[in-house]
Amino acid sequence: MSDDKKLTTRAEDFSAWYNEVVLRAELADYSPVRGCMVIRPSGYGIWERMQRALDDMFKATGHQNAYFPLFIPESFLHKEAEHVQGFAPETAVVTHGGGKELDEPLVVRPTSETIIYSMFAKWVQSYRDLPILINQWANVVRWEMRTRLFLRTLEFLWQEGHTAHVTHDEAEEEARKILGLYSDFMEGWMAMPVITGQKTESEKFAGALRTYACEAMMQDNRALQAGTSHNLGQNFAKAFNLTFQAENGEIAHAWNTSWGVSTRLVGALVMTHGDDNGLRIPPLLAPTELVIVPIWKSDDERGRVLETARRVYDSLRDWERREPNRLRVHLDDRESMKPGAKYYEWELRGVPLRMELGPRDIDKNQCVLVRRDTRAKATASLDSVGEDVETLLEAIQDDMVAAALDRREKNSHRGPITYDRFRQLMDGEGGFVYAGWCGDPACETTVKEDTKATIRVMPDEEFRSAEPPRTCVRCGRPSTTEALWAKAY
RNA sequence: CGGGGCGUAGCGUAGCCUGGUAUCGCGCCUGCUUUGGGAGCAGGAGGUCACCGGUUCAAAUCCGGUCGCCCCGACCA
Repeated sequence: MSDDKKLTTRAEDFSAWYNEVVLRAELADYSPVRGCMVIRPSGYGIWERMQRALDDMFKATGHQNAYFPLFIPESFLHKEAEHVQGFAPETAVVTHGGGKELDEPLVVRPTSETIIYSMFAKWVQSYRDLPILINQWANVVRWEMRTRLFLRTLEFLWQEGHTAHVTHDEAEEEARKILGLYSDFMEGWMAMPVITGQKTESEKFAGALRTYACEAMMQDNRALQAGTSHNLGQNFAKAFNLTFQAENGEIAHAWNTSWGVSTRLVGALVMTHGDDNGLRIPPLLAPTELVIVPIWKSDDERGRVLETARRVYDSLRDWERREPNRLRVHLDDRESMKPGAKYYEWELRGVPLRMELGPRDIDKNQCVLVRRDTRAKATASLDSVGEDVETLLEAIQDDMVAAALDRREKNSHRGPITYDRFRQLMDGEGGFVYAGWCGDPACETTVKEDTKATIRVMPDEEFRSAEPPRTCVRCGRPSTTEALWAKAY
């Protein structure tokens, strides 16, 4: 990079752009351990806001937080056949403790179904003990071959919900409810619209009956799985003797669900909203919503401007209209940097709204407000700037989701499509293709080999095409289901 | 694990082919002048050239090995 002030552009190299934004916006950094990353305060601040929003949603739907151990007896993983097949190859295993070899190796959890359902089995006797609705915020480890900041690291942070129910239908309702909750969060808070639907057999969670997922489109037109919700059926209940006595006296196995989103969402945020100047954080998730940049020339002016800036800062921070969640405002009073340099820095960091305040503004009792998403400038009276800030932040949040939706739809393809055209798309611009599928896993595999595209989901009704596809995009046989095809992360 | 690239100051780099005092930019420190879109000038600090071994009077440079990182594939939140 000849000009190391400028980012590589998305068009030049999307992958390089992504890495640069994450590093230079100080969201994360590489660690001394291969494949592991350090989440820095700017990145963790976003995750904390995500956590808070999601946690409130979980609590509002009756879930409680708990915490289960990091270590899982190796034998637990083997109790559910598909589960061990799916996860065993990518586990980290502890063989020694306190200088001695362990009798039974401990697996560092790649996910916690086994240990959690073993405990549920201990706690449940009667149908009256159900449902159990548990969530935990935790770290998990999966020994991936290839890693990328936030998108795939050996260790990552997530939440995993685990529930147990009396009936299949109740578990199904729970899995679906959470999928909807995730979708609402991603659209409402992250300004990232998603397609929801069911995964095919080949893509479903190891050990699940059915997997539902939220799929988002990144700016390089690839799909990112942003969250999953599984109906586990009775598979784990049977493996861990999670039984209860029903109302009629019979012993039955419980029905489970599990569901999770991870710090991958921070990466999704970058790839959904970032531009060639850096990050753009939707206001609801921004650790700082508004940054005030004072401008002065002489010492005399500096005193005057800073005094006003501090007054504005105090009044906005304590603004009662924003109780109980105070406006997250920062005053950048660093003296060694020119205003322009500060603008670039805050734009890189993605702060949604900037206030410029100089002598000329103060003379007119006004300030300049600049949106990060559009870089549009507007003046506002200092007497009522709170209202303007509030209005703009809401507009930014709304416009960001609208822009993301618009981008996704522009790069989505519906209607009859030949396999040649499909291959051409996947080879070039990419995007989401809604096309028919005969239901044969062989076609799925062939398409993947030919194009690297996979069925992301069999979309839910609201996302399906008005005219259902008639034939399988690969083989031409009658379509049994509409599928969303795309290259994925 | 296969293919490619790369390890030189906090970051980014030149030098390596053809061995001989460590290059430049950003950042950092001090001072002065600056501050409405990435400040200027002057002075200054900062390096076991990834590691180990070999060749040589002499190695960042040549040879052998090791480790690590990034990118592209096969696997995945």
